[in-house]
Amino acid sequence: MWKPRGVDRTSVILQQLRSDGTRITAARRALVTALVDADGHHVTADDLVETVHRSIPAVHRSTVYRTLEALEQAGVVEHVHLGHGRAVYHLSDDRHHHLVCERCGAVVEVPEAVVAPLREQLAVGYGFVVNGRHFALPGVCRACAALIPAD
Amino acid sequence: MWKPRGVDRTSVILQQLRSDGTRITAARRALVTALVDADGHHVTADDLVETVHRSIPAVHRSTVYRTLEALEQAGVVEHVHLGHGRAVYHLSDDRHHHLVCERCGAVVEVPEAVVAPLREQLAVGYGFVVNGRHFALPGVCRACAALIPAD
DNA sequence: ATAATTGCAAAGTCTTTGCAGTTTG
DNA sequence: CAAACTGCAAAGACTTTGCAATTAT
Repeated sequence: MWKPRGVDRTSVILQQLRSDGTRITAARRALVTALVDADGHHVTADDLVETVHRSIPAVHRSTVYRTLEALEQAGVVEHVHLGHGRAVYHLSDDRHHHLVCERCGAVVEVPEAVVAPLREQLAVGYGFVVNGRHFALPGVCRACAALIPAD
Repeated sequence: MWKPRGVDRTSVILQQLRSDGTRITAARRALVTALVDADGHHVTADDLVETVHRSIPAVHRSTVYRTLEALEQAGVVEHVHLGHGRAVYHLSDDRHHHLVCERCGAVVEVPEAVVAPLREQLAVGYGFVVNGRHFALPGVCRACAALIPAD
């Protein structure tokens, strides 16, 4: 299976943005690169700011937020809330979900396929189309369950 | 677990708290009542503040937050984040989940049973115990799906 | 009595916004 | 060049915290 290199994917995305009329700036290039490099891992806006700063320290937090919003509107990026306020961002084509441990904060990633049956049942029974890309379920991870057997 | 008949739910909960060593105050009584009255509906901290104020206007927001924290520690209350920051609170024995429409904000409630199979699969396959009580899935509700067929 | 609880005000976190200057296409 | 984008600073939503006064047990 062929896996596109980070640079390739970045330019594909930038290309797509440009064709939408959005302008490509150094900040945006850096942010998209940061998202591509994150590659399926959950990153907060803060993480992204930090990463972007490694190449362009001048980029302001607000620019990151605004660009994320633009990317989201363009359908390139999505975000979920992993409890307690802060959101995590990811490219739209990373199809997996999050199990967030309420005790230690660990994040377990689960492929889409596992969730597909529930998705179908909700669609049929409730007319509700679960976000195809990404969501988070709270719970207790294996390690914590082992440490604290009963609640 | 025993379900109260003649005795109202509020006093049962307050009783339980008192036996935990927590002190019962007017503010706490009002808050528990507000939670009981919400009865399975999603309420934000703000909703609760407002409700509590209807009987005791003097109760401060911070008291509500602190009491909610205490109630959560006592296992009486839990909260979930329905996207974008604000959390919703509910009594721990209300077993249902939320489907939150990303377009109109509607919240569809789904009984635990629907989710049970996924829960089991995640437990077996990932050692992850999904929160037994409450979580939220983002998506698009029936009405919005009808309005905006394709994305 | 005495430790828990409260109100208040202030701070903290995460995110958004108005504006004037800069850059892209 | 015009429209889009940016940094900055300030505000906004939601929640937490330090403290002295109050209150339940």
